[in-house]
Amino acid sequence: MDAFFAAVEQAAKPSLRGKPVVVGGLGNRGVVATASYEARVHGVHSAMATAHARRLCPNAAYLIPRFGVYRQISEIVMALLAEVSPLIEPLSLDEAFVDLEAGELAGDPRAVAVGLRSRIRAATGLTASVGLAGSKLLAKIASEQAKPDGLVVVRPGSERALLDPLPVRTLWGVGPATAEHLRKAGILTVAEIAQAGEAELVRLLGKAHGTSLHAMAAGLDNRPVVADRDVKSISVEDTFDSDLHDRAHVRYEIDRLADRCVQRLRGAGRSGRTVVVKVRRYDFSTLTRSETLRAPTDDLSVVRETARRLLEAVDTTGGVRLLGVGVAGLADFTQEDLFAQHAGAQEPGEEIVPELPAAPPPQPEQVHRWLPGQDVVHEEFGAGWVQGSGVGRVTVRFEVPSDTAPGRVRTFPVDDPALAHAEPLPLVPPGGQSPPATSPKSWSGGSSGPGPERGTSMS
DNA sequence: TCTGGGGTCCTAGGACCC
DNA sequence: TCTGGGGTCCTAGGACCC
Repeated sequence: MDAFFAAVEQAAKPSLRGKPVVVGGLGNRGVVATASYEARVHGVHSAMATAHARRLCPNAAYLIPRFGVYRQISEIVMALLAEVSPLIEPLSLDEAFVDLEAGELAGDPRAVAVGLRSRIRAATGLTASVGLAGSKLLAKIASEQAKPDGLVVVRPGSERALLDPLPVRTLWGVGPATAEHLRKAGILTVAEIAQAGEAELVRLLGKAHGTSLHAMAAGLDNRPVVADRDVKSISVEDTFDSDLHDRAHVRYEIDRLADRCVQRLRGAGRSGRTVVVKVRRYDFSTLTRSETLRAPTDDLSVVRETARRLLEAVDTTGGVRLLGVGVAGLADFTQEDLFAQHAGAQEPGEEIVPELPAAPPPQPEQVHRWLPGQDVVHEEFGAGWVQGSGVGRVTVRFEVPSDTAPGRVRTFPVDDPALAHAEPLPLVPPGGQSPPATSPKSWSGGSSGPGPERGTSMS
């Protein structure tokens, strides 16, 4: 999917279509998750500090991510992929490998890709790009070259010609550190990796990385598409708006993270043996401490106590920027053996951890937190979204996905009882299918098809 | 410009075992 | 006194991806 999060927001919020949109963390330490193409023109890109993006593109709309909506659309898209072949491997919410050989190939592959792109467009109103090639490596590179809203086919035999001139960073697995290693050895392009020879690459980068990189540079990649990859760990982490200095506050936050982690663990019906605590200090130095229990657990008190014990071994003087709690070594079943769990968690002679957290009260929380991008509903004006808030006021734009023109803006007191948070509206009404798009964003409001009327899309 | 959150995979050393 | 050779598990850190 092209600029997925930002594209979803533009589809959901008519006033943002054709305008710069940045989705990401909005706090003082937030980073950009996705920038729309209109924002990229100004130099805004993923992983950039949002504060930096605001300087580059002050007129963009800055919105928090709405993962629930992205997940819904992702499911629709993945289902369309599954119609083409039973063998699909999602990489993230907005990207997947599809093994066409595993399906019944109706017609030529290009026609399959063309059909897929138009069905995705019809079902979601969003554009997708497709790379079609004989390996994962080349399909991925092709799909990037196809963006936005395109299709690139790599014909058999043309692989080397495509790869050779590309910078090493194009290859999957070559990040800043590896690129720097290679640069120091005078290797800048994929062709130069291939020429360097396997022995030299292994010497530079280690066995696994060197071997696979050499093969990829030669266009050799026989990795299979793997469906239903097993989850191997579950973790949660928080970066704080300002560093934590109070040790009791740090303990309190670790408890909360352990709770959230166990919630997700249990939600997934899993249990795990290894508890991991992550600490990022004021200077960005990051360390992890882990402990492997005798048996897998999904017990809150066991995870909590293990996490607390691990935290005790970490020096936090100077301040804590981030804390995380994770569980790895996941088991396929939920372990019920409480005796084994507690035996594993409390070795004799171990420091006794207090049963209850010495919890300092968290920062006084606002009654209402209106964040830009959130869905709201007003008793009189209907559905809309938060444009911004401050000094006791919140500004809302009243518009819904099916609108073809920007909606009206109104401002309310933050505690206005007529204003409430709301469920997101679907981009395309349930059961409805937009007419085939003739121009970008013209998917709604057509007279053919079950036209998405304002009333029905809200029901 | 000062750096998110959720993951995966690899390396390396030490413990431990046969 | 003169140092085996694996294999597996655990821990910590780092690179990378979206």
